Formats: sequence, structure tokens, C-alpha cells
Amino acid sequence: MERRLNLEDIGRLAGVSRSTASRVVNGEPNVSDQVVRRVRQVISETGYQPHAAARSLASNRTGVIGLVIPGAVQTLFDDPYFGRLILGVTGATNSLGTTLAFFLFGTDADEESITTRVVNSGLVDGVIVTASVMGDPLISDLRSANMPFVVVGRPDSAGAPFSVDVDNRGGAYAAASYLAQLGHERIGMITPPSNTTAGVDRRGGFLDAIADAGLSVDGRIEEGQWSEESGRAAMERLLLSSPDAVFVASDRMAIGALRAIRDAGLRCPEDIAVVSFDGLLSGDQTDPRLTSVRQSVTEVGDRAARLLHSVIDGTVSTPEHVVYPTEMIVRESCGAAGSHT
Amino acid sequence: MERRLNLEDIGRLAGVSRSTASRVVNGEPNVSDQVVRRVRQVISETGYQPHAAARSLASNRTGVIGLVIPGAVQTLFDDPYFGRLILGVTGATNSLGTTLAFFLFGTDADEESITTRVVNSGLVDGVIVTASVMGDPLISDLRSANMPFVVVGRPDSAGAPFSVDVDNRGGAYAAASYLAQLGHERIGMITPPSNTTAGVDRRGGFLDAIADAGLSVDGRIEEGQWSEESGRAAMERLLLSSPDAVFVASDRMAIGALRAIRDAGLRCPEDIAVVSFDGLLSGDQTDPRLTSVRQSVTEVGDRAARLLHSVIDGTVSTPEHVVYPTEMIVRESCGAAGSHT
DNA sequence: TGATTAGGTGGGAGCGCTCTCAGAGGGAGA
DNA sequence: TCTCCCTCTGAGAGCGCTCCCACCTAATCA
Repeated sequence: MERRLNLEDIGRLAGVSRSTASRVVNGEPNVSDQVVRRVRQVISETGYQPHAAARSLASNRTGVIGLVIPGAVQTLFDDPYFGRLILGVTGATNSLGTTLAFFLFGTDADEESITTRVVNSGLVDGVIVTASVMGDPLISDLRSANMPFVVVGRPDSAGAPFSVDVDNRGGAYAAASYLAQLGHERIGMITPPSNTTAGVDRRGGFLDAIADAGLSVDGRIEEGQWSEESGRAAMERLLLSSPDAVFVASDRMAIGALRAIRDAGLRCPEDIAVVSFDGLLSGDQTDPRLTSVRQSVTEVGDRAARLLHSVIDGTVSTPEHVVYPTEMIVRESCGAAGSHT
Repeated sequence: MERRLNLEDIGRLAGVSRSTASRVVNGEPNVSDQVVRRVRQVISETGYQPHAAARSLASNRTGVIGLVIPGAVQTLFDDPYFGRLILGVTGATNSLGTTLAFFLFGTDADEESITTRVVNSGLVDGVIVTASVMGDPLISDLRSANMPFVVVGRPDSAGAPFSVDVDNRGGAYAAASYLAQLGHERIGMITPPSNTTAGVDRRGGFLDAIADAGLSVDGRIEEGQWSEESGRAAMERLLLSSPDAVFVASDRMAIGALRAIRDAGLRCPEDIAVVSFDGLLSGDQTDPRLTSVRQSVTEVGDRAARLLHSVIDGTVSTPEHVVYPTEMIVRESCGAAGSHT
């Protein structure tokens, strides 16, 4: 088992010092072309790779960012949302040459312990935090530890200087307005959990649109918990007040809601029109195909990772809150005519 | 911005040397109880955390394992399989106190470059590799770099000494036998890609069962690509040979197959019985509910992570190939009587 | 009683890198 | 011609930890 090569070796083989070799590896200026070529040559011949730990010990930079998904979540992966988010983040880290460490929690105790481990061990240069419930202590922990972080979602306190979110309020407003415009008058909603900012925003946008359309809600609001089953249950409750249209705040919950509608012997869109939020399902995955407010989750992940890198680099230091617009994808479930996208 | 505490500081505060403080932190023997208490006290008061990079530079251990999911896969996360796997792996790493780094590839170039980065930078102590296509060069790269690794799936060459898989062959055999036993005679199959070991094994088990039942296949085999859409297309082709039952090699593809059956004006299970593989869908997600061969993916992930840790520790050094049994979950899609699980 | 051992502790070296500083060499300007 | 500066290079220190060895003190044994 041969010893791994270090910079000293590379320098020796190229006839220069460790310092100069280091300069070449890091692309620093003020090295003669001839030396650069020679060192590069040696590096590619030997397959030399800098030792990550040594580098990070000396430079205080690890080249690793963390993705923290709080909350004890067994069912997390049933939702296509997180997959897309991860895809976006990894795409960015791959192209930026950093690596992604992944923090998921099975229990609250995990969350507690890992937070301190992550924050204080110097394992990561920064973290992306998906905003779960409001008032998560993780945010203030990160802040007080001076750890660069970007929140995915709307941060609920002033404590988070960087965030990437989608226009939940605007998207919900558009969905409800569209239903009203189609002539529906008894429009209900299945909301996300009310202790999330997405819950607050989508509900707010919905209520605004209903009011602006001159309609009223009359208690036709039920809270879901993101899952298919919670969507089904919420729709069952909602059916008691016989809505003619429903805005369901996620694709996943909408699948459950469609099932509840069918199980009640009703038809969508004829008896009840449905518009959902997410737009992550490819058209054919539901019957009827869902009209949905699309959010570009992959893009959000990508942007969050890039923003975090800028914060770490010091390129960006003033607070920045990115909000992506949403887009209505009209398909069949809302009962609009001739829609076959 | 105060300097972070190091072991020297902790030692000084506790009135001992850096070495002794280190012993306490690492739980090494031969330290007096009194000193242990004092140092522990100081650590908890100061919130000291060892510096990961320094530790790994000195000890040549990082406390990080990698999860590599090869293949350029945009649609990867549509399959519930990977979510469960990740859940299992993170559960294990959390409880073992290590952290998980995550390697996903958008392009083949990514895969190339990251492999060398991962393998040679000393970033991880070992990796879990999900077996994708057979003959993946990654395996031999890992082997020649002397990097501990565990394959999830059946390794296709002798080069991988550690693996965790499910009994694909046995599960497929059970599914096909079951259909035959229900009296079906024109049983078809939608297989996974044939360049995967899962594809080879599930197809092999199916063919064995058909032969053992005294039936023949007559070309009623179509290859899918894991996706819902590929399942739909495969089923459309399969319908041309009018099967009375089909074994679909994944839940995801089965969803597409059910759609194709419905679109053709046929009913499941009355006209065509369906059994799928995975068992990851909670009952209500399809109509009719799928009879499926369950594989315990989360458990596989957990086991793979623990096995990898043992390999890294040197606890396990002789080759070990774990195979989990599968289990048939009988629901409605196969047309068996009175099944309401 | 002296030699030996085991438990407990501290100091030094070194992991592989980055960063700062000093210095060599050469071209340009006075 | 001398000085100045700019480009390029090398040496040294140090990041925070682990590991090894040397040492001290008691306790044990012949």
C-alpha cells in the first residue's frame, strides 16, 4: 500500500517547491507558463488529488455544503417536491465543484444533536435549510454560530438574511381567481399545515382572491398535512359543505382529494373542479389530469445552492430574498374547455 | 469574532494537557475518573466540538460516508425506491454518528469527475454504491483505489466483496407462480432494463416459474425503463398478445400499466390480473389496489450503511453478501378473492 | 529491599495543506 | 550607471488534532 502523493511530491517531480505546486493547483497568478505546464503535466500523470482535510484545516474551508431537512419525516420522500429540490442543489454543487452533505432526521433527538455537530464541527462551509415549521430554533442557532445559510422557503423571522422561495401567495391567488372566473361560487381550499409559511401564504392568497371576486368562503377551508391521505380526509370533510370547486395546496394532497371525490360518487371536473399547487406531476399521473400552479422547485434548489456559495465566498453580503414566480398549468381537472397540455 | 476553542484550551481550562483532554473526548481508557469528570464539565460548559478537518487529517478518518447514485437520472426521484433507501441510510448514519455525503450526477461527465474527486480526495471513509447498469467502471475504480464500499443490489462481477440486495429472483418466482396458481395461462411480464442485475434476476425468476408451472411465455415479455410512462408503453405492446395476467417488475411501471389497461377498455383484475414488484405504494394509491412483491428498501439502506461501517472499522473483512427475502402483499389487482389488506 | 509492572499523564512530531514573507532576478526609468 | 519595482519562487510557520513515547507514581512481586 503506497503512500498517497502530497504537494511536496508533486513539487519535487516537477522540480519546483511545494509552494509553487500549490499555486498551480489553485490557479493562482504569478507563476510562469513553463512551470504551470510542467506541474500540470505531473499532476495528470500521477492523478494527484489534494487532500480535502488538510486543505480545509489550513484554509478553513471545506468545500462541502449541507442540506438540512428538519422535522422527523418518514413520509418525506413520497412527495416529489424534495426530490426535485435535491436534484437542483446537487446540480449546482456538481458544477461548482463542491460536495453535498445531507442531513435528515428520524427523531427530534437526532435533530438536536446533529445541529450542534453540523454547526460546530467545521464540517460544512454553509447550509441550505428547508423551512419547515415556523419558529424553528435551528435558524437562530445557525445565526448565532455565524454559519452561512440560505433558507428555502419564506423565513418567518427577520433572522434569516438569505432565502429563496416561490410566490406562494401569488400562485394561490391566481388559482382561486381562475376558479372564480370559470364561474364557480362555492370555492373551497385544502391548505398546507398552518404552522408553515407556505401554509400561511397560500391560504392568504386564496382568501384575497375569494374576497376580490366578491365571494365568500363560509368555512370551506380544511387543513391537510401534505400527504395524500390527509388530502383525502380533508376533502371528505370539505364535501359536507358541497363546494363546486376546490383549490388543493399540493399535488400530493390533490391526488388524495381526487380519490375522495370519486369515492363519494362525484365527478371531477363536472361536479367539483380542482386546481392544485406544485405542478410536479407529469400530465398522465392523475385522472383527470390536474390543473396546477407550477413552482420550479429544481430551479429553487439550484438558486439556493448558488446563493449560498456566494455568501460563503463573500461575494454577496447584503440580505437577498429571491422569489420565483409561479405559473398556472391548465389541464383537465378544472373543467376549462379544450385544455390538453 | 472569537477564536474557536481547541483541545489545548480545553486542557488548560481543566488543568490537564491536550493529550489527556483528547483521551477524554475520545473515550479512551486509562484516565482517572476525576479528570474525566473535570474535562467533561469544561466541554459541556464551553460547547466545545472537535474540529472535523483536523481530526481527519491526523487520524485519516473523516466520519463521512458517501452515497453514490450513478447514471444521469432526472427522473430518479419519481421512484419511491430511492427515497426509502436514503431514509434507511440516513437513519443508520445518524445513529452511528457519522454523516452522509450525497453524490448524484446530472451528466456522465459529472460522474467521471466526481468519482475521482470522491475516491481520491479523502473526503469519505467509504461509499455505498447503488448498482445501476452492469459493468459500471465505478466498481473497479473503487476497488483499485482501496476505498471501502458496499453495493446495494447484486454486484455483477466478482469485484465487489460486500453487497446488500433483495431476493429479486425469488420474489419474481413467487409472483409468477401465484398468478399461475390462480389459473392464469397467458401470463406476461414487463421487465426492468435488461442491463441491470435486477432486470436479469426478476426476469429469470419469472421464466423459471412459468416453466415450472408448465406454461409458456410466447413472447409476452416487454422491457420497461422503470418509469410510469415506459410501463404504460410496454403494456400497450403486451396487450397485442392478449395476456390474461401480467407481472410488472416495479410499482411505478405498474401504475402506467394499469392506465394502459384502462385506456384499452379492459378491466383489472377481471380481464387482466396484475402483480407488481416493490410494495412501496400504500394501499390506496392505485385503483385497484396493487398486489405486489414487497422489498424492504429502508432496511436494505440501513443494513448497507451498517455493513459499510463495519468494513471501515475492520470489524468485517471477509466478503459478505446480504440478501433480504421478499414478501407478497396480496391486494385486489390480482383478482384473488376476499383480499382487503 | 530492589526490581518490575501497570495506570495515569505530558510533550513532541507530524498529518498535508495554505499563507505570509523574504529574496532572487531582470527590465524600466532617472 | 544606479535605483526601483515587478514577477516569480522558496522557506517557514501553523491550522487542531492523533499517535507514540517518555516519564512519574504506586502497587506488586521475588
